[in-house]
Amino acid sequence: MENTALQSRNRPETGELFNAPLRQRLKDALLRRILNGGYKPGERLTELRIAEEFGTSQAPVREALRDVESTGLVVTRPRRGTYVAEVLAKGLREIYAVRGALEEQATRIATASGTCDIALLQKEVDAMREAARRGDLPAIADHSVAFNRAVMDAAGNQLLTNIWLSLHIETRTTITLLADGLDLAYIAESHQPIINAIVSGDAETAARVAREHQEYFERLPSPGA
Amino acid sequence: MENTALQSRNRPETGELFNAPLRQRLKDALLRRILNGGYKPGERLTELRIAEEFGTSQAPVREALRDVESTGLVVTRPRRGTYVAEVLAKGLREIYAVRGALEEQATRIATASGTCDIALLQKEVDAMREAARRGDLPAIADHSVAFNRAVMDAAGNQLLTNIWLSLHIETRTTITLLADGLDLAYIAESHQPIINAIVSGDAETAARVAREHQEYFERLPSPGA
DNA sequence: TTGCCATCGATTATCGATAATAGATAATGT
DNA sequence: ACATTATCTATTATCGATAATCGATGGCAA
Repeated sequence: MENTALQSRNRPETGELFNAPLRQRLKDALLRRILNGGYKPGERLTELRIAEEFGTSQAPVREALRDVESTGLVVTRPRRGTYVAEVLAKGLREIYAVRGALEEQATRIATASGTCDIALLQKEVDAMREAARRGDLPAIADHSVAFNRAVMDAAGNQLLTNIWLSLHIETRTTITLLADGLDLAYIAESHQPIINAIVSGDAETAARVAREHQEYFERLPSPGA
Repeated sequence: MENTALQSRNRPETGELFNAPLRQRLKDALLRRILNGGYKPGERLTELRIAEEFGTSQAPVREALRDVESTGLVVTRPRRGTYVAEVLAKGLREIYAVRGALEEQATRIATASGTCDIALLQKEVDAMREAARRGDLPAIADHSVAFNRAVMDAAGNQLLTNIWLSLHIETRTTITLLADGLDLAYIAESHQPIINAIVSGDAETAARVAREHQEYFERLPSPGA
């Protein structure tokens, strides 16, 4: 009946295991439902109901909800329950602001330490340009993530990377929500100045450019509002 | 025998409930043990053993460990177990880098939107100066946290605040301040330029000052090293 | 001896059930 | 009728037990 089965994502992406822990697959499934409207803003998410729906027990659902909570897309009041955030658009904008802060810092550190793989970054940007020409949104998203991931890795701060990763919901679904107002060519092109700044070795400039790049998404028209 | 009972913290601080969920008290207890050396770096944290030790069941311990994991002070490999981070010092420095990023962004947003309660900020700094004169470390820590909390709130980004809070600033601040060789007066005084920058309305300058202030702590010798 | 596979032990991941709690509802006294 | 308290209900928070999994260990064949 439901096609919401706890399949792992189709594209293994970063070498992800396809038999990930149940709670991770649940987290993905829940995020997907929230972001494409299966769960409406303000809707209550009852643990046992969800558990039954997915054919699991309550425990993994609890843990999954807690993970989702860390993205701010649901809010939990102790002993009261978990609800989908009233204003998804606000939540998404908040996510972009946080990502901006993290990527700015990562770019600063990576530039200062000179550990960036410039060739890799350039390869990703080129791939984005090509994807933009084809109008291939998922591909752009993938390469954009790869680009930023490379910068995060170069910064060498595991915590920074992990928090950043935990916010990366758009690789799964968000993109489709924002798809309307997106200028694909611009998105691809806007990564180039970041590379240039990193190459120049000016950490402060690089950091600023990285953040300003992120702010583009913060200003997008809100879909779920 | 053990004084590790799951008591809530003595000072209610931000109006915290004293009968918080078990997993939160467990998280605090675990963090405390890690940070003051009760658990050594690399030590394995077996869920059932901890559960028995605290007289609870496995479930709350799992959830608490997952929370602690988000600070990077423990690492979990699926189905392999949870271990205290090998290099706590590195973990602490990473936390400061992330805090710097978050507080920088918060300061930028708060300054631009002009929503800061300047009087409150000034009050906290004054309190810090007074505490510095008395050599009262915990008091300085408290007011420093309150200062930054006020800025985070003024930024109005709930996600930003939550992630910042999840790093357990208060615990860590106290720990760091316990380290030797700290110039209390300087710490108190170093907050003043942030206020001045915020008042000036120059968001970029304010953000930069806030980050640079944070970097002071990044360079400190860490206690668990 | 060396390499491979089956088995074992320890621990996590998950389950099904119970206890506890907040809010809603009904009952009671005034 | 109103306010106050007791009860009821839905749901979370926690528990104790089971299943699944990883790495280690030991046997066996080449």
